Amino acid sequence: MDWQTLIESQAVLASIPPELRGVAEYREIKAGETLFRLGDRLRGVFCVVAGEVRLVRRARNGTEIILQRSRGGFFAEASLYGKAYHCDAVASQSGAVLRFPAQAFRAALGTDAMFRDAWMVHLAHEVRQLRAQCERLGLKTAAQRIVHYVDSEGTDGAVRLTESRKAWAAELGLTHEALYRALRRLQADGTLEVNAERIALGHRKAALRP
Amino acid sequence: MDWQTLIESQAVLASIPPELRGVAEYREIKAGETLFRLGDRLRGVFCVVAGEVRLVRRARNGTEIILQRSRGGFFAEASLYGKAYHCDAVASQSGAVLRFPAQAFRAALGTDAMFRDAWMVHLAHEVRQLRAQCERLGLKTAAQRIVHYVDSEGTDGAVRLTESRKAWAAELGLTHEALYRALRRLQADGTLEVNAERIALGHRKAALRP
DNA sequence: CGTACTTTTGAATCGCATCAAATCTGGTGG
DNA sequence: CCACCAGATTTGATGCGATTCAAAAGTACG
Repeated sequence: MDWQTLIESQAVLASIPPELRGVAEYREIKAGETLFRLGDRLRGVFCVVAGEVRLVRRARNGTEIILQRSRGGFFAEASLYGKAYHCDAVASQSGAVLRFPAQAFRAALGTDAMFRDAWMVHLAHEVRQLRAQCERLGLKTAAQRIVHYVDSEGTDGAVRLTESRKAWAAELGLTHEALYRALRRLQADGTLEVNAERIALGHRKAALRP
Repeated sequence: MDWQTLIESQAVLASIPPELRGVAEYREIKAGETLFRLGDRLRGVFCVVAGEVRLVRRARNGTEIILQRSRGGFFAEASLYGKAYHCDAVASQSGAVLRFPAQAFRAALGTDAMFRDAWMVHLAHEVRQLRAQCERLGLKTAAQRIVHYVDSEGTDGAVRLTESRKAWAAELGLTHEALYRALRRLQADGTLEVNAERIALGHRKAALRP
């Protein structure tokens, strides 16, 4: 399938002006593949067209923290200005990405008002989401973080998990064991309803920290 | 002192075009004063001219997490597009802020290329900083978070704290007791050199998690 | 069908939160 | 100038919750 056609189907990409599309590099990625590493020289802004890409950083002891999870849309936005990437980008599902050279991207931002607006909305959304994650990671207990996640990432008190629980645990700053146990407890006391990938708030909104 | 003159002295503000300055509202703030609260309808983008403002969110149990600390420069950037503020803004030191109505701000972004560039650089920096904080909060021990802070916020392996240790603890997602104790231990084993508000990495870079 | 990974449970340990309290600090008003 | 107060700093004791290590069962995929 022609990737130019593929792009048309993605809402986020509708705003990209033709002259920028012309210089984009299309690339298919397999699960587990690394797009760039911390310290690599910048090669532009990326955009997920299919699959999922994660920005991660690893501590020396091996535990990794997921900074961003992209399923469709831009990532590595900060790279427009810096000199080197400040985290790793790894495909967690097979798919495809587009790479836009920084110079052309900046030029397009200067020329196309629609594109610029879409870009700024995207950045604002990114900031907002990161703030929510900081707030969540500031919570002390697993139960609090889980409920906060459902509250802020979900709609109508429920989320559909698009990732494994192990990955979710990393996103919540927990070990997977702690997540499993907390989920079980929350389900037992009626705070949460857990059905496979669907997690919903129960009626009994337990006082998590009286 | 005329605030228009005051602005000139701030690097961040040099890029603001005259027509936007004209509609800015200058406001002095006392320490402890609240600028806006979570849920308030948006009243534009703010900029710290003097003093310090913090964006915080409070959990039901009272513990608060500091989402952003602004000492000179914009904050509440995400507010350009949303409908309501998603956190509280509290002055932690007396000072002054400027408020820019969202409409005029967006107009200026569309007109002035220099201003636009500066704004995007600012947003990119914000994203980068938030990612660093997420990564830090993902670390499990107090020692790791402290060292990470000095590494990523400091220059040349040292930071000058501009806030109380209690506030620093909140930023690190710790209780102040845990911070004090961890600092003491790190100083004892030579990992850190602590002198009042100056915190530097020592020569002995202890393996924090072997 | 085998292999790699996730999911799940168990037991022991460690670090942080919590509660308590004493000291120190800067700032206010008498 | 000093007494006083609110807040920050510091230390101690205790308990809880998450990490860690270990291992079994389930599951997806070539």
